[in-house]
Amino acid sequence: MNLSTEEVKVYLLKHNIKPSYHRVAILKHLLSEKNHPSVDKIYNELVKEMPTLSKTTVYNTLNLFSGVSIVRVITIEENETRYDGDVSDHGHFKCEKCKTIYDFQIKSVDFETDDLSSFKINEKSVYYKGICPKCLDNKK
Amino acid sequence: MNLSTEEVKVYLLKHNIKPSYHRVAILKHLLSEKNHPSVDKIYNELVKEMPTLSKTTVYNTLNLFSGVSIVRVITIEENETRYDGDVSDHGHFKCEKCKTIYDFQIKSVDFETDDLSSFKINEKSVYYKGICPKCLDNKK
DNA sequence: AATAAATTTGTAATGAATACAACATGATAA
DNA sequence: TTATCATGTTGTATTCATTACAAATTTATT
Repeated sequence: MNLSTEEVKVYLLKHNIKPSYHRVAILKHLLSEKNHPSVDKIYNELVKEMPTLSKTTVYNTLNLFSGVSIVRVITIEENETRYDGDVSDHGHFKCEKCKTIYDFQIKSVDFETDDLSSFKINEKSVYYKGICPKCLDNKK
Repeated sequence: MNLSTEEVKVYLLKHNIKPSYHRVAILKHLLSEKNHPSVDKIYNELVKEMPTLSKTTVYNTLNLFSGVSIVRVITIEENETRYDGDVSDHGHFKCEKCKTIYDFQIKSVDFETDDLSSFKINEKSVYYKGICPKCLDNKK
């Protein structure tokens, strides 16, 4: 998804977040980026254009965003958190070889039996791990 | 599941792991424990009975076990890894209030559409977050 | 018993994430 | 405009889970 700066601002305001320069830049980046970046990756990309950017700001901003569910926190990687600007229902597949995280569509969102009938469900995550086709080919 | 020491030994040998005293103790603990403990929790429980136990040993052993899939790694908690001796297919629900992790049955294991038809899938995880019934009651 | 191999231990190092105080920016009122 | 206050940003220090690694211990083998 590629929104204009103006659209991103409106989107943030809709969630009661002041659209500061940095916040707009970080959200725009996440919406255009498909590779589920880590804080480090986001920082290293954006610091090129915004030399004064601090890594703490990236952390603060992502926590702010995930708090109002406009970004998705992915904990499929055991050592560092990844982020996804696509908050629609979908699963994540992590290749254990090349570490790439792929999106995949899921048939239905209602996995659970009635074990959770009296639970309030706020968030659902589906994580797969294995080997992606590229790495399967390279093995041969 | 509550296996005898002898049964646990056989179970480990079946996976080509030498059943040392510590390994048997850690696996027995995980099989009897239903609360998806962290390394810290396992260590603090077992060090009571085995004063010479080192936390590094717990880490080493759990990595060994997860490598041969006799324990399940749960990364639903963002700061620390949890472990589950129950490797059957089931989902995990984490209460955002009391941090308890509940098990729940899932209807079917085949969530994915054919997006992943050429992927080799080794592991599937389903994580839910929300509020558990106990904490919902306490709010009132 | 002697030697080799595997296991365990404890400390040091790594690195992601947070705490926090100083600083900068933006909004509001006189 | 200028002063005042609130909000956002920065950078450094700290925390803490996890790993690296070498020494010490235990177990297996000749």
